[in-house]
Amino acid sequence: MKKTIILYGLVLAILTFILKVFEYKYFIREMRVEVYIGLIAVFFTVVGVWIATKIIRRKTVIKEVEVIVRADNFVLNDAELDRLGISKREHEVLELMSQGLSNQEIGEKLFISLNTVKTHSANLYVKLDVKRRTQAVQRAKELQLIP
Amino acid sequence: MKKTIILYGLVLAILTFILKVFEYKYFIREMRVEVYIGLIAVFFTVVGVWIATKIIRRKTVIKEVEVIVRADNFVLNDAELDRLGISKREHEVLELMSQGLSNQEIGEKLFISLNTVKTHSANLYVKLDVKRRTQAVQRAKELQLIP
DNA sequence: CTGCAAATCATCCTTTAGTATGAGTGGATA
DNA sequence: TATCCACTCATACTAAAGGATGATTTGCAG
Repeated sequence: MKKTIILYGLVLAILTFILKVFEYKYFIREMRVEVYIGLIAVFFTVVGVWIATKIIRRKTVIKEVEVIVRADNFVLNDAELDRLGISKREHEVLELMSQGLSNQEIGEKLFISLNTVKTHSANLYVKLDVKRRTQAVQRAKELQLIP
Repeated sequence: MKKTIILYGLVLAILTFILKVFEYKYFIREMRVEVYIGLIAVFFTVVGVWIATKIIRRKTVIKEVEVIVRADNFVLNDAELDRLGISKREHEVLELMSQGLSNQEIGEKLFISLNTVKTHSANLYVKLDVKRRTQAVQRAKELQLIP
């Protein structure tokens, strides 16, 4: 904002200077004051439009950000988690699953064996009523169980 | 739009007239040209901003709608699809993949063999630079390749 | 204290996914 | 016409996922 104001002042000063130079060199004899004023008017109208677009665009951008934030901000659906009887550990597995990790990798992250991860995921599939991990991730996202 | 232009011209004319009157009456002796220009500049900047807000408000509303729509409806990122060299068929496979279908089911939907689906998916993994289908789905969503 | 759910792990087995490679076909294009 | 590319399919193999079942431990509520 300060930048814009300073820039505006600067442009104004430069333009004044240029006009003064032109005034003394060519225009004073041929051009009438009306034309003079007209040129300045048009120019600064354009400047005004430009400033306005700048300001408005920022507002628009902010609105976009709000939408994006609203889409990104995740609120866990505890009720649904409870209703389906999904345990803490199962939920952790579900989350890592949604991040594209293999069962092996999930096991390593949670310091449990591959078999345990399989058990958890198998239980998850029953509770989520799905057949595959891709479906589980889909469903979990729908139910707001994971971001 | 025509209204605005006519109005603008009118305002310009009136202001010029007013300035002329003031020029002859008071300012010519006391005020310097810089101040004169400055006043005109500021005034027409304001006019410019005003015009811009009038014109742009409609556009801004449209933009908001677009943003909201983008959050709900899906707009495919053709550019990215092209950049990664993902073909039509591969994209179809990717989409069905994201719906949690198995390769077998995808094959049945697209009337192609399991092997062909595997080929397409293998190519997708290379192009998306991932190792598993869950990651592929994730990445594809990030890149707006699928809803 | 007892029972129960959660968490852990294993074993065995089946299915699905993924990798590698080769090859045939048809359409578009230089 | 020759070439390139997308699409198709196959075979053979490895890796990962999924299903079924049983067992042990542990913390916590009744």
